[in-house]
Amino acid sequence: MIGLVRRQVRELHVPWLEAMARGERDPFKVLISCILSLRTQDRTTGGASERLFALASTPEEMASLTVEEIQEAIYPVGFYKVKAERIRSLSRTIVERYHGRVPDSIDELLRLKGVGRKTANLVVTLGWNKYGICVDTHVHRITNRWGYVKTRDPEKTEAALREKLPKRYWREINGLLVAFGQGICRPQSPLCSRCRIRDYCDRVGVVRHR
DNA sequence: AAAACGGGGGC
DNA sequence: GCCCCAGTTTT
Repeated sequence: MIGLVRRQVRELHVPWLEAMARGERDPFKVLISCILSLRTQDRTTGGASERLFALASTPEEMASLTVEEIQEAIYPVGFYKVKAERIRSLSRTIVERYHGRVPDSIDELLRLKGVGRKTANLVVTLGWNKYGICVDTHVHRITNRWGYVKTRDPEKTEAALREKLPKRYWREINGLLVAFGQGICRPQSPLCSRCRIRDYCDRVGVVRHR
C-alpha cells in the first residue's frame, strides 16, 4: 500500500513536497509556521510566515515584538488574534524557560500552550529530525477512508499508525501521506479515477469518482 | 449565497 | 463533548 502511495505521489506536483524539499529545518521556524497554518490551508497563508520572519527569526526577536506587530505581519491568515498571542507567548516561554532552545521531545512540546500533537510531531520530525508520525486532517481522513485505521479521534489514528507503518521510512511516509491527501484523496471530490489504491479502498462506490 | 476547509484551548 | 477563534476557496 505504501509503495503504491509512493508511486502515486511521485507523479504529483504538490507544493507541500516542494516545501519539504526546500526543507525548513530550524525548529523555531517550524514551530511558528505550524501555529500560522493551524486550521488554514497551505495555499491560503499568503506569505505570512515570510513577512513575520523578516521581522523576527529567533525566539528572542519574536518575544520582543508586540502582539499588534505580529498580527499586522501575519494578516490575512485566519484566527490571527489567537495566533499572534500564541506566537508571542510561545516565544517568551521558549526564551524564559528553555533558554531560547525549542524542546526536542513530544512530551515537552505538549506542555507548551498552543502546541498539540500535530504541531509537536512536526517540530520533532522536521525541526529535530527525530521519529514522529504527523497526523493532520489529511492523514486522518485518508487512512480512515482506506480502512487502514478506524476512528474519529486523530490521536488514536496517530497511535495506530505508529503501530502499523514501517518505522524505517517515517520521514518519507509523513510527506507521502499528506501529499496524497492534498493531491488525490482530497476532502471533497477525491480523484478516484487517478488513484492507484482505489481497489484497496473502503470507499469504492461510496465517494463520487472524478 | 452558502458551505467547506482545518488545531487547539477553555469550559 | 461543545463552543470559540477569521479568513480563503469551492460548490
